[in-house]
Amino acid sequence: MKKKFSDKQIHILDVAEKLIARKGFEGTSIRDISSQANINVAMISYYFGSKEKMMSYLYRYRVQKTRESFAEFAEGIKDSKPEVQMKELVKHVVSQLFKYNYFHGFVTQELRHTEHLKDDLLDFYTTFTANIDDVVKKGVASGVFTYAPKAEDLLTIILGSSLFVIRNKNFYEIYLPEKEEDYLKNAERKMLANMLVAVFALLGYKTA
Amino acid sequence: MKKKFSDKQIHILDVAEKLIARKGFEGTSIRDISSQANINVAMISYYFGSKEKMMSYLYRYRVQKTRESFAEFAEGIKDSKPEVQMKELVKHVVSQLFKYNYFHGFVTQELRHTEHLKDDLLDFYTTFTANIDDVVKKGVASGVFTYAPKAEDLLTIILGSSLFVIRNKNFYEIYLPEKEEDYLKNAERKMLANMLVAVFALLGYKTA
Amino acid sequence: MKKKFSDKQIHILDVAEKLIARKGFEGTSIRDISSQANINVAMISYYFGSKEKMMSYLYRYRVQKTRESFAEFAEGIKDSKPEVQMKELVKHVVSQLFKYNYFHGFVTQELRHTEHLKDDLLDFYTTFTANIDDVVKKGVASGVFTYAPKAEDLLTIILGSSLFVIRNKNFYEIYLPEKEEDYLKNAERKMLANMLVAVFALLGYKTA
Amino acid sequence: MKKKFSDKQIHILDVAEKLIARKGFEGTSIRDISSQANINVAMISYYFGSKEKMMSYLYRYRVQKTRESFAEFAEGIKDSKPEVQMKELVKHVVSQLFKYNYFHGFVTQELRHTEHLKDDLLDFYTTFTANIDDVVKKGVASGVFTYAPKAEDLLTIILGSSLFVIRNKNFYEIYLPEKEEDYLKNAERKMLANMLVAVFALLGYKTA
DNA sequence: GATGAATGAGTGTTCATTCAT
DNA sequence: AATGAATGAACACTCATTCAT
Repeated sequence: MKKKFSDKQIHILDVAEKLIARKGFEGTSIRDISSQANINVAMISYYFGSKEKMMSYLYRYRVQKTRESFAEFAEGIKDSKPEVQMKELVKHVVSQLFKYNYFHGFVTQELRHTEHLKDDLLDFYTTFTANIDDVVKKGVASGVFTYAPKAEDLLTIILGSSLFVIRNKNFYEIYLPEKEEDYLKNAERKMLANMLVAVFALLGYKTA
Repeated sequence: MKKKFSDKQIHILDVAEKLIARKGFEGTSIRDISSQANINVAMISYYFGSKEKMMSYLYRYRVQKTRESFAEFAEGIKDSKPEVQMKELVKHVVSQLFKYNYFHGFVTQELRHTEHLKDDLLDFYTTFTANIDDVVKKGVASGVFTYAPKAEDLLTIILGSSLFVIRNKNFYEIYLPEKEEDYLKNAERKMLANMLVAVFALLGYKTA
Repeated sequence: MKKKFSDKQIHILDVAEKLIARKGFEGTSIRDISSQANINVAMISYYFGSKEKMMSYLYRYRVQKTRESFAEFAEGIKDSKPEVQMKELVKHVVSQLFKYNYFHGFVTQELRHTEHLKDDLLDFYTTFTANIDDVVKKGVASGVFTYAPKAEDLLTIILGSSLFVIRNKNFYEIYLPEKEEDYLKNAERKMLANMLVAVFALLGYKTA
Repeated sequence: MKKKFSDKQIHILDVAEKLIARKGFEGTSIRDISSQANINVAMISYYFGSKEKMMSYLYRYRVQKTRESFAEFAEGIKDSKPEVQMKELVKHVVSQLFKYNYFHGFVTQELRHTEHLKDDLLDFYTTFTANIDDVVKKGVASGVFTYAPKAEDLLTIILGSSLFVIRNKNFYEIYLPEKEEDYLKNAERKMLANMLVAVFALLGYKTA
């Protein structure tokens, strides 16, 4: 959290993130990263200690960014009505997932490289579910929501479904209107609609 | 479909499947596999031609098994009422996912090793969604379901959420009643409940 | 010399000879040989003991054949005049070299596989040079040859030049009239002419 | 021509050259080379990219050296009489062949590793034959030579015979005066005499 | 602070050979 | 007599990392 990265380090992390998300951690060599980032092979060990440690920093870096982004978002909707808040929340989460799909693609893998990062990530998840819970409770209290599903269940559906769609192009593109265009863009649209319907159905949202 | 495997080959595939699901394809060496399976390193190349080809056979083998299992299941419930069919279907899918989690864990990874297997898998998905569609339509026709969500949207939620839960132990176990016990068993129970509620909410199932 | 080979063994040797001459001893695997010869991989070890021993047998087999062929040839010209004998001899040697180029291609490599074959080969060479010597002496005695070059020097030139041409297509084809046709055929013609001129020049042959 | 090698690289090439000439390309493992050269196995790939590419560099390196050596030699005799030039030329070529016999031993093998080197080598051969042609023509013009054999035929005899002698110790040593001593040294002496006689016989040199 | 050279460990694969049948 | 299954050793090569500068 406190660790500040230099521009070069951030550049390396950016490059590494994309490559790792595409080819996997083991499938990405530090030579791939260093040549793509136009730096010396030794730099990664030099800057981060090792490839594994670089992975840790990468997690931390992106988790931190995600938290900041979410905090800012939460601030922006704090005065809205619960149903609006929920809608925006779903939209925000889905759009972030699709935007940083390469990152989230490997966050969900077993966190074996990241003993101490786990806390950071779980901390974030906790903040996240707490926030959802608040919105749900407010909605139920105000009568716009009928049911109060658990935040972790809602989150599981949103995150799981989005990641599934991101990763399973072969399957999901069959059901998209125009296959030739950018897959992720089309997929996100259909995905978001699905999620909104599902979440509001689970909340028993009274439209009228 | 035609290819028959010997017991030894199946043993190797089983071992490989578990390791690959845990550590990834690149992260799993053929020496890992061969020592775990108590066979000679050369056997993998000998039996399957190469590590990559072994991966192909692994896919085929498991997809075939999954298809057979599903066909049998579908036959067993063909005379039930739509709401029962749907409930059983969700239960079947979730239980299969958790049972063969190590397999499904890597099915969703980019299918780069499997040019011609893609067809097999998509073929299966198509059968699958067609089956769901039938149940939904019958339910709507008979009046027990209010809405007719797309089969692929339902499937996305079920598969995505389940895989997410399987993969994100660190996150999901926080919300489980007894953490120390077998994670997957507990997770599956909570997960299934969540899915049933979500699916039936989306269908607008009339309880009374 | 005494060892008799079965038809199958001879078939294997024939196949092996061609492959080894083309790709080298180390470059030719027993799998190459066995698949080309439509036999089981184990057959080579089974029949010959090992790949190396097969090589020995191969040498012996071809040397023996070559000796037989030469003996027959020598018999056929024994009543001719020295200059005719010499001409025929050069023609015979060159044609044999080009015919069995794949064999002679590796005979000239270091004979490390063939401890006891060496004797066979040297024995043959001795017979060979003795034969040449006879012709030379007869020619000098009868006055058609002026000089009496050593048989081993003549032989060195004939064998060395022929093998060089066989092996150095890239170089020699530059000087051939029609490059597109069968290289060896063209090369042999030019080669033979060169050898005849050279040998008779060394002998100081009096044309008139 | 442009590529400069470090001392270590040259050391590796020297070691590789000797081993390859003795045991063939396939028969020489990079472990052989690296242990002989007291370097790490990985160095060969590191320095040259691969074993095959090392082979290419080896060719280039030696061909370049040979060309330079020949250019220097040609300069040194440019003012001599044709018969002296020819004699020196034969001596130069034979001595070079015997000196770098391990190299020339594999140059004459099929150039399958060296697509673009072929040009270098052929270029050299062309220069070479052109030079021989000049000497022959001058000699014929000045009347010391009677015939004008083709340069490639002379070259074939010189190169072929020398390489044959280098490679066929078992055969040629029979005819050497003192067998126990250094074979190549003795062989070269006899060889050179043979070549000089042969070449001048072909040229119809008038001793006067 | 930064890097090119170098390394040992590890990769997937192919090899000639053995052995039970 | 013949062979399919299996194996240990060796193969070329890539890896992340270290170290002298």
